[in-house]
Amino acid sequence: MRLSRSLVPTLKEVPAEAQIASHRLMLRAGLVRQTAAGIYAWLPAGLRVLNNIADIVREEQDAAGAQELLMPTIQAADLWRESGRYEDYGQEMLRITDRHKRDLLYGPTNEEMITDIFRSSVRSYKELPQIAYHIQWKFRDEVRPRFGVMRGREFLMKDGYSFDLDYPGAVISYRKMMLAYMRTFQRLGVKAIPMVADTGPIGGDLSHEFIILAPTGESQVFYDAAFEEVDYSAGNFDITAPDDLARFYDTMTGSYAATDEKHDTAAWEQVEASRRREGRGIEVGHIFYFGTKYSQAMNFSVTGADGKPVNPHGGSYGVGVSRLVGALIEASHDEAGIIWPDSVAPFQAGVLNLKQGDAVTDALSEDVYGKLSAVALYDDRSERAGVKFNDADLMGHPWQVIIGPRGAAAGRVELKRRATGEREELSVEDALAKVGTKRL
RNA sequence: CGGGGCGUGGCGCAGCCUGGUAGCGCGCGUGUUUUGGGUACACGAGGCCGCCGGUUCGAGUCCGGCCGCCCCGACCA
Repeated sequence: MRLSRSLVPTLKEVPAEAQIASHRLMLRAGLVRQTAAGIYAWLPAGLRVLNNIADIVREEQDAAGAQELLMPTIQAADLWRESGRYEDYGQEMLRITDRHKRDLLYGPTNEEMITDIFRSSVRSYKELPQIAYHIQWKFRDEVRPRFGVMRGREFLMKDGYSFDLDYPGAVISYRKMMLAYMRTFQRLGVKAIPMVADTGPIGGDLSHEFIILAPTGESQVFYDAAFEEVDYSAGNFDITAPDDLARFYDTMTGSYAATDEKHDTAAWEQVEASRRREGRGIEVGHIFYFGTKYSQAMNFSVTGADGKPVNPHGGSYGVGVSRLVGALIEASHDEAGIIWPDSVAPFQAGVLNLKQGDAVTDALSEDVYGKLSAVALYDDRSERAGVKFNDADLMGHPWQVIIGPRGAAAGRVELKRRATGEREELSVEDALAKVGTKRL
C-alpha cells in the first residue's frame, strides 16, 4: 500500500480516552477507531493484523482436525431457553426484539447453537468424535468496557466445540485443543502459560486459561520455566496420537503455574528456585470440558454401538482474536511504538522514501516498493524524514527499508530491524532477500 | 451497578468561579524555507461550545433534565 493513498491515520497526540499502552498505540498507529463504548471499527492496517492472527488460529485448528463453519451473530432466544441460559446469563447478554416481537439475542457464545446443529444432523456414534469451530463476532454487554479492544463489548473470537462419545474421548479432544493453542501462541510470537481455571458460569470440571506474558498484564503470574522450554512442534508431539497428547498434557499440568489469586506459596516453594518465573499476564484463551450439560438439556443423543442412545460429551474452546491484537502490543512495544512479531505484522516492511521528489530516491523507492508491494507499506508522503521514521517506528513494521539520497545514488538502501534497532547498509537485492517478498 | 470525572474546530486543551460577539498548541491548505529522527516563517480554512428546556436585554459561562465518553471498584474471552 502507498501511505499517501491509505486510511492509516496516525496521530501525534494521544486521544484522551486511551489509558493503556496498547489502546494508545492502536489509536495512534491508525489501527482502530472507537465508534461507541467498547465497539471499534477496524481500519485497514488493524484489519490486516486481525486477519493475520485469525489465519494462524485457523491453520492450527485445521491442523488439529477441527472443521471450520460459520454460525450467525444473531440467535433465537428459544434456543437459549432450552439450556436455561437465557435467564441465567443476565445483563451481559444483548437482547433484541424483531418486528414480530420475537426475542433474539446477539450471541455471546455458541454452545446452544452448535448443539442444535449437531443434534439435527448427527445420529450415530460412528459420526463422532467431531470438533467444529468458527471465528465470529460476539457481543457481551460489559458493564464497563475498557482497555480498548482488550475488553470491548463487541469482539472477534474463535470458539470451538467438541463432541465425543464418552469422557475418555472428550479428554483427547481437550488435549488436542490445548496443544493447538500452545502452537498458535508460539506462532504469534508470545509466551503462553496454561493455567487451571474456574469453570465459571458454563460449568464443567476440566478447564484451563491461557495467559500470555506481557509486562503490563492484568494479573501477576507465577510459573515454572518448563513452559518456556517445551517444543510444541509436530516433530515433538503428534497431535493425532493419544500417547503424545498424554505426554504433552502431563508436561503442561505437571509444572507449577498460577495467577496471584490462586497462588499457593507452599507449592511454589517446591519449585526449584532457578526455575521460578514471575511476570504479568493477560488471559487470551479459555478451554473447558462441560460433559453432557448441553447434550442432555437440549436432547442431543446418538445411537451407541449397543443400540442405545448416548448423550455426547462436549467441550468448548475460545480464543479472543481481537483481544490478542491488544495483548500482543502489550507484550511487544517500546516508547516509540509497536514492535510487531513478524507473523502478524500488518506489513513486513515500511519503505521510507526520505526525499520524496528527488528523482534518484523516487526511482529507487518505486523499484523497491514494486518488488515488495504485497508485504510493504510505502511511505510516499511529502513529509520530512523525521516524520517518516517516527511513523514507521509507531506502526511497528518488523523491517524498515530506508531510502535516502545518501545511498540511493549508489543503489544502496539502509535496512532497519524494528525489534533491535539494528541498521545496516545493503544492496537492494540483499535487503529484499532479508525482508522476503512474500506474505508469511 | 456503587464512587469519581469529562463533553469547546480533526487531536490535545484554556475560557465557565465573577454572563457581554470563542482562544491556544498540534494537525490541515497555500507559498517560501528546510532536507537522514515530528524544520522555520507568512497567510488561510475550519467551531448550532454534546442535546433539550429554563433564568436573563444577553448563556460556552448560571439552573434543571437527558445523552455520550473516561477513570477506580465488583465482574468477564
